[in-house]
Amino acid sequence: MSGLKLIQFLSEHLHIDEDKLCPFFENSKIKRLKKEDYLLRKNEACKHLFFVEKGLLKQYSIDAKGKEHILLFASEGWWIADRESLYFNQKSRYYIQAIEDCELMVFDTNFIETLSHTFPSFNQFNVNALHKHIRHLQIRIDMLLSTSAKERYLDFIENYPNIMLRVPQSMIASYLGITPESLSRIRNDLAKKG
Amino acid sequence: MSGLKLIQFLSEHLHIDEDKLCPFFENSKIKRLKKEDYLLRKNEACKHLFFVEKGLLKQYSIDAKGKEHILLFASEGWWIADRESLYFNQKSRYYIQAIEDCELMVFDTNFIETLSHTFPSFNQFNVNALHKHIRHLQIRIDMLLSTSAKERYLDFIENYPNIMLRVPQSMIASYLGITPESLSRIRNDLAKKG
DNA sequence: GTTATTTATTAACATACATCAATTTTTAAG
DNA sequence: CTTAAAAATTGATGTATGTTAATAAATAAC
Repeated sequence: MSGLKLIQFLSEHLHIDEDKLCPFFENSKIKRLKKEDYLLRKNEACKHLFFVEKGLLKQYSIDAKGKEHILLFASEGWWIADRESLYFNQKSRYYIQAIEDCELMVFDTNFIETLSHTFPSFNQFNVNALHKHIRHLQIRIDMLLSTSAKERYLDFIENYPNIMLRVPQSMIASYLGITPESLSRIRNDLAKKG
Repeated sequence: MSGLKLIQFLSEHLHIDEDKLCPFFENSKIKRLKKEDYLLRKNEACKHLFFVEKGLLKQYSIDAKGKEHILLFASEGWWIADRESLYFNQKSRYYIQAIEDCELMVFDTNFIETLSHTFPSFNQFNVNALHKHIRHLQIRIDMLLSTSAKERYLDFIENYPNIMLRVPQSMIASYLGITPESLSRIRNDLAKKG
């Protein structure tokens, strides 16, 4: 066995033996990042699709006042790229940066097509993953429109308990769309009132 | 020619003659909705994918206080469905309702696969559409995290001038995540200060 | 272990937006 | 055209969250 999470992940989801998948990844490149290294910066072109084998990254924008807004955390088992840049040949609006030391599998744009050729179920799997991503983004928009910061925080704890433990509170505040000070008050509040 | 926007739309994007596409849609059903009719209600299962030939719809949630939050407007040339419900067999979290009288083309879940079989480029087209949707949702999240209501309103005017003219102000407020009163004040403000 | 640096907390105050209620304007119905 | 209903505006007031700044706690560096 290869020891790659990606192969395990694909094997599981596509119901294909790891042995049959391995040859496809023999020449795949692994990119290693140190904590705080950038995978992508604003205005750069995103040339690859990455699979997170190890570590944790954040995708974020920086607004006119220099404030950081986290759109996404990506940990083991997640795909990450700026798809806008990757598939529409545009400069990225976002930064992608390592929060921990990372190991990423690196793929070209055509990777999905190539793999779909050999394993037709991979195409459907990929489409499915896109639908899941859309669902996730929709729910997030709905929460931003309809709930208070406190509710969003409670939701975050419930859905991403592992990320909670791995990132500083200020980043969670950024993800929730509030300041670190506000999050601190919310936590204080919850600690008192239960 | 069929007169269907969908065929024109696909012909254009897939570079396939309308004549070759027509046979595929001869038996397609058209669903007509009157203004304020529901296409889908919360907790129902979404069984179809719809293409908007005519009219305008909104996809929205209702929060604990009974307040409506619009996630999406869909007008001519847009696809609409609750994909969470359609592809993951779950009850919908959202309502989809006609804002104007509508004509919708109705498709089963397998429509995309079927069409991809005959026109392989359709699969790539569909994947591309999903990427565009993801881009759109990401940008909206970024705006909700990083900009004021006034900025979001100005952005909306710029990007959806036609929808501006077709829906009451209160729905735009809902889409922007603010109350109608706040939007009214923002407009008043902009009228004064330029 | 001590010091320096980063991160989180707390307080005082400011602001954007919400709420409630009254009024005006617009649209629809008879 | 007149009246009724819906939508938009405006004012007074409330609240959640932001800002600035100081302090405390946690983490990293030496």
